[in-house]
Amino acid sequence: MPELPEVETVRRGLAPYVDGARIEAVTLNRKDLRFAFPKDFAKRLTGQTIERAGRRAKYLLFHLGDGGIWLSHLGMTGSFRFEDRLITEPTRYREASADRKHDHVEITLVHPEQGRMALIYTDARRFGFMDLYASEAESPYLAGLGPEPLSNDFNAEMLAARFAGKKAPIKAALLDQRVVAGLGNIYVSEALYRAHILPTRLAGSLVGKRDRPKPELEALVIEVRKVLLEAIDAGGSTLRDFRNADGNSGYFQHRFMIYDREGEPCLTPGCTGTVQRIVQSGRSSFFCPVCQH
DNA sequence: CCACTAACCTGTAGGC
DNA sequence: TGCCTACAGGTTAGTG
Repeated sequence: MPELPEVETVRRGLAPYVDGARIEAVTLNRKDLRFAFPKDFAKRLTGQTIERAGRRAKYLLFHLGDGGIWLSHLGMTGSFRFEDRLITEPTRYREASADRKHDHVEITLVHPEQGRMALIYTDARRFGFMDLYASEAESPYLAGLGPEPLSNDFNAEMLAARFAGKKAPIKAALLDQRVVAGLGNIYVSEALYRAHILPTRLAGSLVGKRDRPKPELEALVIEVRKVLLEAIDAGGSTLRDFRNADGNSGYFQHRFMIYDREGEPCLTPGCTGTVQRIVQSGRSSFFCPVCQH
């Protein structure tokens, strides 16, 4: 479930173990995920130090000792976990258990305080991908991204300028990573619900005279920020020990107010509505037809 | 440039 | 239990 809050939770879980760790060995169990791994991926990572686990939108960015960037996108089902073992015989481990069959990348890390551990990337659907760059500026994936929704660069004025005259539904506009980077299907539904805006509203309808944001667009910005911060907090509280956590690390089951609640009562106090589901640009949208306008 | 669809790939839930 | 369909948190390529 990796939208911005989940990726941030993964980053925070990884950081205590990978920041300052040396990459001792890298094993790829296949040549591609969504895309092929870059040439000499394992060789170029091996021997490097991870200085810091960072994040931009839904991308994990591991800053390397030589100034380079190891980029990882989790797609829909990607996750990292640690195991206290060497990866010298990964095949033997994979065969020992069926749930290892989607372990695609195995990395031995040596951390000055935490010692040696295996960092495993697993991804059933393989919509995730990894790449290596000499610098952030070099990544085409990062080049076109809009502002971070939790930064000051994301605000109602900027959205108004972008949305003026725009015919796309607000749902689609917020999913567009060039507009704002990090929102996904869940948190767009949640933010629109909280701001009482129907997902079918045209983006341009939230803009007033002289490209000024309408009050509901101001509310939307506030609710986007709030729902992301709450989700990050929930992830942080769920996250105990990333290294020793059983199962997948960093994902958490957050309580959603509207997402995936089709047919259930609206949770807005005093509202008598029932949650509806529609499909917009091929993806489910959830909303309350009574308190969203 | 814009908007929409199909595609990528595997797992799971629900109906019969 | 099996078989079938629909659907899943993301992004990109292709079409009109």
